[in-house]
Amino acid sequence: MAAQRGEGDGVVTRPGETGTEAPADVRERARAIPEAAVARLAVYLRVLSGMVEQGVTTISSEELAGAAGVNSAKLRKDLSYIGSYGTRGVGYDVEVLVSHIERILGLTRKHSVAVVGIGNLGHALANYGGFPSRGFPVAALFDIDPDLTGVPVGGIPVNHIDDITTVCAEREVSIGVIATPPQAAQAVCDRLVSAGVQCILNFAPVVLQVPDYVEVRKVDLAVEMQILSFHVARRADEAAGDVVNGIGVDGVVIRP
Amino acid sequence: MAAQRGEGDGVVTRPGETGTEAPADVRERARAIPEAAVARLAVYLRVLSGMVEQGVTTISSEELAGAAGVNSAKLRKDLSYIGSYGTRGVGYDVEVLVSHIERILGLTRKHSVAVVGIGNLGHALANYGGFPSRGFPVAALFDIDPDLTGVPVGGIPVNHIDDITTVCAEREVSIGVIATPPQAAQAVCDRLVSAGVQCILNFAPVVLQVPDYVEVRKVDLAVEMQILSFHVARRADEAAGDVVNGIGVDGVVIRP
DNA sequence: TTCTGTGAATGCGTTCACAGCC
DNA sequence: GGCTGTGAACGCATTCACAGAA
Repeated sequence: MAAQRGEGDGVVTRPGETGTEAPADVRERARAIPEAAVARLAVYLRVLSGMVEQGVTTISSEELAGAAGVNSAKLRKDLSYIGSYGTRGVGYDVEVLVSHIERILGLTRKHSVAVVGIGNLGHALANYGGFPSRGFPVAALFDIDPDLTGVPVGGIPVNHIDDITTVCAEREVSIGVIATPPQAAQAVCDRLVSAGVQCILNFAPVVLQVPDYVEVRKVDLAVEMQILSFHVARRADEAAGDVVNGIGVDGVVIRP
Repeated sequence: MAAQRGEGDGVVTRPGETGTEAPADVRERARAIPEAAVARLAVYLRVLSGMVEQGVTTISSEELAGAAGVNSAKLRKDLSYIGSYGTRGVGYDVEVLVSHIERILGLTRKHSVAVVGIGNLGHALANYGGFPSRGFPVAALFDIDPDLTGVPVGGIPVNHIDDITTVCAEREVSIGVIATPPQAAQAVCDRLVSAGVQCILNFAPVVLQVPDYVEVRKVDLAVEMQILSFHVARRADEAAGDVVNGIGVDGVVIRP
């Protein structure tokens, strides 16, 4: 399989296409895109951005799919949700695709981010270069520790969490990132919500209770580890159990 | 995610192979649990652990579902995948449930973890208390920076990435965590794989190419943010566009 | 009666396979 | 010939709804 060396972050070149609001047909489409496809579009976008930097101008569904780790039928289906921007017999124009995906993902607007909880993870997030360069400027940091208040992290001074509501409203934060200990997460979440934040990325291992109109995405390390653990166990069991179809041996199981 | 599930096969399970391994019926079940359910089981487990600490001994599907943020039918279905451990008319015994979920998730074994890339995120991971306490001892740390080599982080000395293969094999690492910059990720991944690591948690924004028998889970901050961005955009569009069903107004859109 | 456990029905996402255009 | 775009088929996951145990 062609090992496209996927470049990571990079400046997204956005041709023309200034801050227009979405026209009716885009609006229509966005409604219909499956959640799973949205996640993949973001991946395609990154791969494509890497292509732009390498000077690639055209790409086939097969190539792009390979680089993104999906099969080509799925890729074409995903792209078809956002419109028909390919050329039969040829492939897709990389820049065209980039700009359309960006538009669908709403990346033509800036989305200010607030990070709450400036521990190890919060530091990592505040310093994460991938955010600002991709249209997600970190506009505010919060922590409960008064000693941190005012100290700049990644160039932004830390505020006290008591000020979440006012500061977030002031700076028009649209995405809140919760990187606090679990005990604090729900309270922080409530404050974010009352500041008008409608999208939350939650790193705390808690199930947040929010109003219906708030979108929460969870990143749960323990859960990820446990899913992996499950697979380890399943494999060990399969190996220990009977050989079913064409299964390898000596610890390395082939074909689940 | 490359794992395909094999389909209907008359799997013959043999009793009593290696003594400490899961018994035949557990093995049988594990094979059949949908991936999505596995992720939720991990969540139920955490909620239940909290219950144990609070001294709760029995819980109904309704309560547990509420605490885990799912509906009760789904919860019961998920639990049914691992067996029938409830009491009709009463509910589930919390401790019984905990131990069965732990068994299914393979948490009765230790899974040694190696973290590669000791930047901000790597530090956060190395210090993350949730790992060791839940059966995921961090057994090794790696970085490319020679200045870091030998320096202990979270109590564990950092090794140079050139030693990944030997050290991981030595310490029987079963889960590798990649927290490097994107450019380094694939090379690191290859080394982990050649050290026998079959499960990888990848924080680098790259699509890793791995053999089929390796399980990769990806945590991609940029993708998460972009999914949220999509929702912000969709909402703004809905608000700007027509009122479709029973959608609220004045900036607060109801029903995602 | 209460609440679990589960077949059956439904919905969603993925894959297939080919029509349509270059 | 090559490659996209997409209806149709398929399989997996969720939800329904009720039978059955305490």
